[in-house]
Amino acid sequence: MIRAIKGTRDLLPPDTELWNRVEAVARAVFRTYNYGEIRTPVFEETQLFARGVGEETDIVSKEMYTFEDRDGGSLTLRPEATASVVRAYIQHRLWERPGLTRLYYMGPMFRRERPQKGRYRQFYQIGAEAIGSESPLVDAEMLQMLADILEGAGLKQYELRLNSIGDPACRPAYLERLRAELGKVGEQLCGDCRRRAATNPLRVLDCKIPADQPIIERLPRVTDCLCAACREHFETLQAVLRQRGMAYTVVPRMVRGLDYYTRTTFEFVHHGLGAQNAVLGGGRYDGLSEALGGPKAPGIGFSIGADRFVLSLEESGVTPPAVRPDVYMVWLPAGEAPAADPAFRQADEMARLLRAAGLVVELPPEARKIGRALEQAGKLNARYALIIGENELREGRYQLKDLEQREARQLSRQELLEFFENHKDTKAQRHEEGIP
RNA sequence: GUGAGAGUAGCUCAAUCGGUAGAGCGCCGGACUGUGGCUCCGGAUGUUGCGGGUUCGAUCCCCGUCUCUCACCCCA
Repeated sequence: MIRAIKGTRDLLPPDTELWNRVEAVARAVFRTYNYGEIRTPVFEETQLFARGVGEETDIVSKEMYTFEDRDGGSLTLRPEATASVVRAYIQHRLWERPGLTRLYYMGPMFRRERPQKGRYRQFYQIGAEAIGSESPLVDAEMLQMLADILEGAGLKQYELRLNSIGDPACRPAYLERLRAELGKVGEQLCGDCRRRAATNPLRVLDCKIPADQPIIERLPRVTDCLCAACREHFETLQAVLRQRGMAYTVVPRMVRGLDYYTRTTFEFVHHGLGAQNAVLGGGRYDGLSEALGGPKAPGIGFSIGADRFVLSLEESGVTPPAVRPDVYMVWLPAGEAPAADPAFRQADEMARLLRAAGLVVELPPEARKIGRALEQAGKLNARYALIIGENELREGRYQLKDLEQREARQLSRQELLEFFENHKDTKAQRHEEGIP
């Protein structure tokens, strides 16, 4: 049997209902903040990610799906979307359009990691980028937008973690200091940390080994080593959040894995996700455009791990309403071939009219005895059954059976359409439940 | 890439101290010649993940491999 390859999966109904809801909520919120959708290719020149994400990151050095094209070029399935969005920003000279560039995207990303809870090789991200301003007010607005999305989808109990990791003016000095301090305590740390101290000292801060914690606590904090400009930027952001009454925790030890981040970084975590507890992550990338050969274009963005978001919602008990047919068509054949059978022809015609009126109609492709047919209708949780058989054809009125009230009425075609016009409860219900 | 646990019907699981598998749900049909989620009866579906070894004989023991799950690493 051919199976979906490792780390990929099929999303099936009814689960996809929740996915659709999440995406619908996100789109609706993006619209209110005046973000427009961008769709970029799922594969790009390998160089884009090498230069954008960073040659030394784990993503680029060991997790990309890279392959040679027939003409010899090196292509890569996108491991994230920010590099592509900034590439498009440069390619199409989007800075020449009026106002701040605000773009959102959603779609699959690819990283070859060992799968685990909330982590897949093909996973989905819903993200946005605001490019063209370094104002902390943009950062603050983006965090507000995120809260709107999480809450709009029904997520409770999340936590916003915030940090500032400085810029090219102050981070090198901080790293220097950190290295020096790590040199002094080197022998007391775990093996992983000693390795990190040399390769990527920031990662030491992220260590989870209990024995290392007291040592790490005494290391210098990024937030204490920011230059004046970065410090002011971070303080302004926090002032707006406080003014707004938005809860957050400054976590100076929070480190992000992409090289392009500067200043503000953040993540929203949800407990119940296991080890991968970040539902989303993001931050500022003031130097990315220039690193990709574009103009100076400070920006900030985030990415929601849709798979994890859906998981968190499930953990929070959020379940979308089950999709159910409004009308199940029961047709009782007179024994002729379906195309010629008058019952089928009437059922087919009625189904068309009811669908045109916006109803969900199930027309079974095989005729069954009435008992079986109603049993099916019941199992599918249909609201009504419309019965068309010999008697109905003779009298020109169909039997509409309310499967919840267990009552039936005989209605002509016209009366049926009027009935559903006046009883929009099933349709109305769907609209209230937030599916646009 | 490393470690641990698990793979038996579409789903959830049982079983054999080694003697080639069952239940519930679901699916299909009948009882029921036009009135439902019930009941009863019947039916289909498994090379017991795959490959090898031990054995008269392996779903069970051993080795390998694949996949899944969780964790490390890393990240969304």
